[in-house]
Amino acid sequence: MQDSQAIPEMETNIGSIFDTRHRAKDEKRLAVLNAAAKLFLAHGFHRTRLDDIAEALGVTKPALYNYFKNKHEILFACHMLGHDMIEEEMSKIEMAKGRGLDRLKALIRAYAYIMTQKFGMCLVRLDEHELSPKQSAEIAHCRRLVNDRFESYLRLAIDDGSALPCNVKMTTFAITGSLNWVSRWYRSDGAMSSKEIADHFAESLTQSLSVRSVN
Amino acid sequence: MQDSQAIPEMETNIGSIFDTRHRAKDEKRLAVLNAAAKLFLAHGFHRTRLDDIAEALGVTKPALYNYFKNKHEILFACHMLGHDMIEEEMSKIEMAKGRGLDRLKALIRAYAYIMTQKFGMCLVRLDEHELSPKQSAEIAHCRRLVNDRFESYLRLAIDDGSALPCNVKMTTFAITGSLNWVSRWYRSDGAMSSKEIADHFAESLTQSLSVRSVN
Amino acid sequence: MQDSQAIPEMETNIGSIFDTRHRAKDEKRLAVLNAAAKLFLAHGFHRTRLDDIAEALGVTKPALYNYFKNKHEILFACHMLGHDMIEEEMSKIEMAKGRGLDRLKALIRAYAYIMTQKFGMCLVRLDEHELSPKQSAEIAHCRRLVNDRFESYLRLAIDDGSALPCNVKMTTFAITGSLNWVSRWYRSDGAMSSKEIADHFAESLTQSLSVRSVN
Amino acid sequence: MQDSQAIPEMETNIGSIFDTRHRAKDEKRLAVLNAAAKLFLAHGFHRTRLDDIAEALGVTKPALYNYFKNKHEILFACHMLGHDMIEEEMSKIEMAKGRGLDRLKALIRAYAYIMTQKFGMCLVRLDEHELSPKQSAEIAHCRRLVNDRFESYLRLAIDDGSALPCNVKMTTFAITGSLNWVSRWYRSDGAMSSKEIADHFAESLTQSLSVRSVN
DNA sequence: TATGAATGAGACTTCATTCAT
DNA sequence: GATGAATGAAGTCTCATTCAT
Repeated sequence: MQDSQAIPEMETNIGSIFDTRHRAKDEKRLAVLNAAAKLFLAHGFHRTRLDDIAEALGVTKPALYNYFKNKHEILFACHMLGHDMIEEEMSKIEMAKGRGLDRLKALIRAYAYIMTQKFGMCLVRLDEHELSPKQSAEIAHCRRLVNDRFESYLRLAIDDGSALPCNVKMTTFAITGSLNWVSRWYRSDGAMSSKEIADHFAESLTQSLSVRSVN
Repeated sequence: MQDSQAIPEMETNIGSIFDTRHRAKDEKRLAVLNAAAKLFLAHGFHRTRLDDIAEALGVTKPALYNYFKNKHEILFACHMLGHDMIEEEMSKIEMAKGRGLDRLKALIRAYAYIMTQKFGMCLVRLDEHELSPKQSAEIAHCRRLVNDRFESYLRLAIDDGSALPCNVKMTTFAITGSLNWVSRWYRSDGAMSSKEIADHFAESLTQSLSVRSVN
Repeated sequence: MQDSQAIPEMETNIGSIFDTRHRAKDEKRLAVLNAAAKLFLAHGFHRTRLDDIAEALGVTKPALYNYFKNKHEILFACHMLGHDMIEEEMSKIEMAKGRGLDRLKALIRAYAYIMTQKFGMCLVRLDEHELSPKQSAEIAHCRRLVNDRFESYLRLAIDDGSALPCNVKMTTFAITGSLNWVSRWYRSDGAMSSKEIADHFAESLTQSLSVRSVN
Repeated sequence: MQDSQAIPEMETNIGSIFDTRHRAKDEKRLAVLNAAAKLFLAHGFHRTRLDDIAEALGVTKPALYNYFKNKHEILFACHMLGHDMIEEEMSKIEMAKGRGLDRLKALIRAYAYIMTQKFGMCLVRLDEHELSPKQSAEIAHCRRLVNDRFESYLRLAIDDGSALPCNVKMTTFAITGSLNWVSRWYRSDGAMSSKEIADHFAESLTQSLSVRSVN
């Protein structure tokens, strides 16, 4: 997760991407998404006009159509970028072997971190109703995969004894709820950094799974 | 919480409310909100036209303007109804004395339950960007009050020894995250009823606060 | 003209007219027109809603329909009331015999005065395009009658030597222009009273007709 | 005034302005105003829909928003164009020195002429209540400037002996009333041309100022 | 590839008018 | 005669999208 900045932060030079005529199309696509995600998160999907996105990029509206079929595709791409981040982390964790609880902990850490990143936030905070049925279904599918991964690690942890038995579905919901909610309260200028938050949740949420009641 | 149906479910007879010309204005306002909330949750604020709401009520669009100044006021009222539910429960809990952890448990139970109810869901699932700055501020204020209540009960629990010390802010975020997330995955036809979910979270989320690590 | 208040000023008790159930219908009609004219002049025909008129009368909107078929009828009635005032004065003047110039002077005085009165102002200041073709035609007919009267008195004055020859049509336009314009600049709290203005114009506008160039 | 057609009459080719996609934006703005003014004068501001204006230009409604923020701005621009015409003439006259009465005469001539032109008519005939408070204030300011100019020339004329003493304010009102009224009765197919009307009023209205009573 | 201009479609809102009481 | 409630009919404005250059 430490290198989870697979998707680079382009804030500093979003505007300049379009300056040079000859740039990889993908690079420009990404610049659009960065600008769009930021605006979507700040003002919502509907209150963000294509003009706003274009302006943020120093381009005019129709130029965007060279990179995306329509506004909804941009929204979808934001979602997918968020999921790509998650999936990348998930496959890393999947490859690193270990006890169930350790893997769950790693997943929590990675996921929490992503929830502090623009595209991760998009997954939770943007209005899903704007996606087409097909897109919606794809996103739902992704979500389910992630949820399943949480569940399977938790089950694994219970099986290998690294966690105490519990209602897996509900516990997973509790954990993912806590994590998704990060995207709602995290502030980059807050008391804790992304990494600290991630570490904190990795610890605290797994600890409660491996403990015994006092009283 | 057992009687938290302060706001009655009118699904069964929404349509009929507007049948009779003379009827308590408040009753009709509520019928509008019930219809609106349901549609907002199902299709999002923007994809719900006033015509849709009117149609659901067996009325024409302009009739809605007898009850609300504009579409955004409807959205705001939905939010406020959700908050009213929370506040009502909070004041009940505040009056019933008890250990910190018990009060926190009661709050969790009540809040989780509300998250399975239409207007409670509105608080989490509807696009807040559609509110006016003033409305937005009011909602934010309400949210903060609730958050503060969670924190204060947790602090109380730690102080009176019913809970182990912890990072109060983060733990509160974890708890409220789990609870708010309920509004996203709850299905009325799911395996667990609202009440069961509420009870489950009341137990599991407080248990982890009063326990000692095994290993 | 001193008794030209044929149409009484009801400002002081407009609201009270509707208090008593049993009042002559005409009296109430007039109260509506008084309120309407005042509002029309203040905010224009379109920006005045029937609700505004009703409110000014302490009644509700549908009540107005007992007195007028629709909003345009109210406007038309305001116009007609203005014309009634003019016609009443015109017939008085017609009966009082005298030199052409004297009769013209009397007409100017009367007309100028009416232009400082609510219903007189309506003739000049309200948007005529809101009238139906039929109503419009009737108003135009009235206007023409008035214009003709001005012209005929002027012609008479030239014929009987009380005025010097001139382009009758243009001179009439000049005079009626000056007079109609009064309705645009007159302020009841201005330096000159209605009567003073009327007297002044009666003198000054006729004087210029009976004079000889100096140089 | 002889070249007061600073604002060209585009009637003949209004429709064609929008034929070619690329054309000076100002030119199109003006075409919009020409079409709008004509319709406003013919049917009133309210009865003229944006669709009507667009149709007159061979464009669709939203296209108009490329040139004006909203319908009221169009109205305001019509007013301003009228005032621009007046101001241009006023500054020409101001520069040409001469006796007070001569300057007044020139002003009358110019103003009367403008009152026969579309945008001049707008100043008198369109419903001023549709302007925003700010716009209204600006127009009022302009009007006052013009009125002041009339007054100052008249005062000058009295001072330099080219006119006889009189009540300046009232006389100015009389003159401007006569002139403004032109916009109400002038017909382009009438007996007198714009120029003839202007010349006539320039003579007749000033003559009466410099004469002595016969009787 | 990028743009200025134009458009189609739609949504909110307003309000005169009517209806049932 | 008066009212509360509802409606039909518009009209303005917005904006994603397309076209022509």
